[in-house]
Amino acid sequence: MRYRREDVVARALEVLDDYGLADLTMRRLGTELGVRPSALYHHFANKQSLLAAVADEILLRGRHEPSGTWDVRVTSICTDLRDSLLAYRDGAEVVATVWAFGLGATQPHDDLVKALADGGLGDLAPTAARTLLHFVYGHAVDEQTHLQAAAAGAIEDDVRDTDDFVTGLGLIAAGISMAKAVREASADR
Amino acid sequence: MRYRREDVVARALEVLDDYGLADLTMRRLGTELGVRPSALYHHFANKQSLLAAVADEILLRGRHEPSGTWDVRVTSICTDLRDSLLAYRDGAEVVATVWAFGLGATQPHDDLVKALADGGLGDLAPTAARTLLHFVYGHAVDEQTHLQAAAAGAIEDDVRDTDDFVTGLGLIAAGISMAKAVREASADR
DNA sequence: ACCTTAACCTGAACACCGTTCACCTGACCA
DNA sequence: TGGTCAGGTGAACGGTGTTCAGGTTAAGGT
Repeated sequence: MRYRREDVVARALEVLDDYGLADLTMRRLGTELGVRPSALYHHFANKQSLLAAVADEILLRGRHEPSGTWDVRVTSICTDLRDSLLAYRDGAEVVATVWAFGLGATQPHDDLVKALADGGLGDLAPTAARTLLHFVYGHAVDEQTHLQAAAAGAIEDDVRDTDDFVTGLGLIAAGISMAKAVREASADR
Repeated sequence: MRYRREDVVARALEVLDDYGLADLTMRRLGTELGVRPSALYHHFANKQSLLAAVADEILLRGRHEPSGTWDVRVTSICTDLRDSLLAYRDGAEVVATVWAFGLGATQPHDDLVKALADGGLGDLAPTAARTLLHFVYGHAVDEQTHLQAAAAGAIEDDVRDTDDFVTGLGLIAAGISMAKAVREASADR
């Protein structure tokens, strides 16, 4: 059996979802494909590149084209992103890491900056976009970690409100619209 | 030479600051102490426990007792935390990871929840605290990653505003005071 | 002063990990 | 028919965290 790059990515995503990031090793993935680990280096320069491709695939599969007014777009980009991250085991950690290292996963950031710029946030848009991203990534990693810890029986079920994410997101969104108001008030001095 | 737990932590912190998290291995730390790696397992059950102790030490060294009105307390907890994280190489990643896995580094969270509760945020305090933490950790990890990438010559200097952190923090703080206002308005219905 | 106890450490191994490199194989195309 | 090249092999290299039976040393009570 011979594989193409995308076949390897798809298989890696399955291994990730079934066994978790710690078990997504080059050897394990090779075995899963019936291939020696060294064969994978024909498709990817190193493991980081593989993970970057996996992260992009996760985002691609859950992507919805943003639409609507800028503020509902910002909200839906964030909630869709969260859904994408939680759709696969350790998805949040993979995407957050790839993004942090600047190896990919730029789509959500680009979408957010665009929506915020359309909203008239001006040069505040990049900062606001990163603030939102840090929240979404942090919250999703947190939730996924606790979810797995609970599944492993390490800790008792978390009684945290299920709409904790929405509440936190609302907090930041409120701050953003306030900043927008201040910006516009100082514009017509 | 024989060591106590705290000696090992102190040495680990030096290795971390000098060579980075990737080079903070049990073997490396053992060599630095003139001891076999297996000796370290007399002081710590595993590497994660070691890192948890290191994280707590980082926070302890940079800690300022919070004081003042609740809102300036919230701000100073966050900026002090950021300073602590950036005071050691890879400090942000270490502390954020330890916190995410629930192995320690709970001090900032506890301080924030207390300050927010004093501010009358009620049952919104835990959510607000985590939102702030996600931002601080995310921002610090981000900054530290780019800092090292720039130092290694991988990318050009980042022209991002130095007060990007303050701006982002202000965004969330504004959202929190707005939520507080809404809460109090609905209280006297 | 002796002896026990517990803390600390050694040495060697185990089972993994990512990565490299010279070489082989089979399909496709000129 | 022969060349090219994407894809894969096999073996190795240097590293990782961790375990464990046993040795050593400092401290403290009798």
